[in-house]
Amino acid sequence: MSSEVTIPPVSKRQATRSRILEAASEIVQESGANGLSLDAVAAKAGVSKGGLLYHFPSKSKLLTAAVESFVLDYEAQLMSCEATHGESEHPLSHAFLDLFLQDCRCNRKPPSGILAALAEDPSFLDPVRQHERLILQRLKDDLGDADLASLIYFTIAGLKSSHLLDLNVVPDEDARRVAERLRGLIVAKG
Amino acid sequence: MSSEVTIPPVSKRQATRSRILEAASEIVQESGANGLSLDAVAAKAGVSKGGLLYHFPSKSKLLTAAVESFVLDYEAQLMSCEATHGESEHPLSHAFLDLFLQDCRCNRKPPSGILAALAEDPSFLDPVRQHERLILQRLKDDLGDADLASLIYFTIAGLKSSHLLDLNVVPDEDARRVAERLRGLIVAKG
DNA sequence: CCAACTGTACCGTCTGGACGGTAATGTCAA
DNA sequence: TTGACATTACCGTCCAGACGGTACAGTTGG
Repeated sequence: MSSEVTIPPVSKRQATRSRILEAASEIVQESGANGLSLDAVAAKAGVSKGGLLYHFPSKSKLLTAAVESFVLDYEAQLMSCEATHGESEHPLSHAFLDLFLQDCRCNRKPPSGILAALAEDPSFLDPVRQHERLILQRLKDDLGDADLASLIYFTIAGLKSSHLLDLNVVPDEDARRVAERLRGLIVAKG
Repeated sequence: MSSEVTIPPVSKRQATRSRILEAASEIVQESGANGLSLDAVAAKAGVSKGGLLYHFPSKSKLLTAAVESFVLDYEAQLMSCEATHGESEHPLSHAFLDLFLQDCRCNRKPPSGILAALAEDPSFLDPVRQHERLILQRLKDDLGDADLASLIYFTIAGLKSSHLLDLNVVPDEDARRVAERLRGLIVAKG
């Protein structure tokens, strides 16, 4: 039979690709974007350089894929969170906060591939720019209050950037308190 | 006699150094941190490579200086803004917002040297980490409301990160609206 | 005089990526 | 059933060029 029950429909190809992407992200976290050489990625991912280039035929392709997978993953998770708020008011805004809190709780690593892409060429971030603009617009629509949406969006953006740049300004617990306070603003709005 | 070595604040030395630092920042903005080679910086700053290495004997020193000058400049400007709020309540918090708005209005370029330092080695950002933690603590002390201080700090951090990463999520005008709304929260607190 | 450069030549290392293999797993016609 | 070929998923080596940095002799404004 050709149809399996395996929930993760991950082909070997996809498995290796995500292993490589994750390895790249770890290298950037540990050594900075300049430490992201193809050799380093290959070594960390446990493939040869040739194998790496088989999956990502150039460094640009690797970075493009990293950015794309970040945007796609985020969007999928946001949709998934939104689905749990089916009938309530402002489902997207709640989902937006849920997702942040979820990332906090399970100590999600920052999307360091973004930093590597930015270091290589700022235009790699175009999909992120587009996506972020859209997110803010959707939050505004969801809340019917552009100012509140902006406040929520940028506060979370601040918390995320602190994580991305590893600034460690506050412990995770404090970040969660801030996010919960934002939720209070949504609820108060009604 | 005249053993004072550090008195002249605007020596030719300092002028060239800041021209170099600014050139570096521009390169990072335009081409990403990977484009920041010593040759490129020298060319952009209008000095020879030898001249560049005369001022910054290694790339590390250049990046260290970029980070340091960012922290020092910010701190000086924040103090200057705070001085204008001498007798009012929560002078630091107002100054914090003033400074952000000021940067918005005069289209201040993002501190891209920070990105280059991060790309080279994340530990270069240690002075920034320390400084940011201190700023948040001072905001908390100034407001006597840790939650509000965190909200203000991270919202501004979000706006700044959007600028730093050149995400262009909102036009400057909207950023100003958000900041002014935060000021409303300070005033309401009394 | 000397700080503040310029200019040129050079060196060792690293890096992206091209390239030529290879082994395992299909696919399919006879 | 089998032999022939195709595709997938890699491996390991080599190389041209870029880069950080050194060295050093010369120049110029103050």
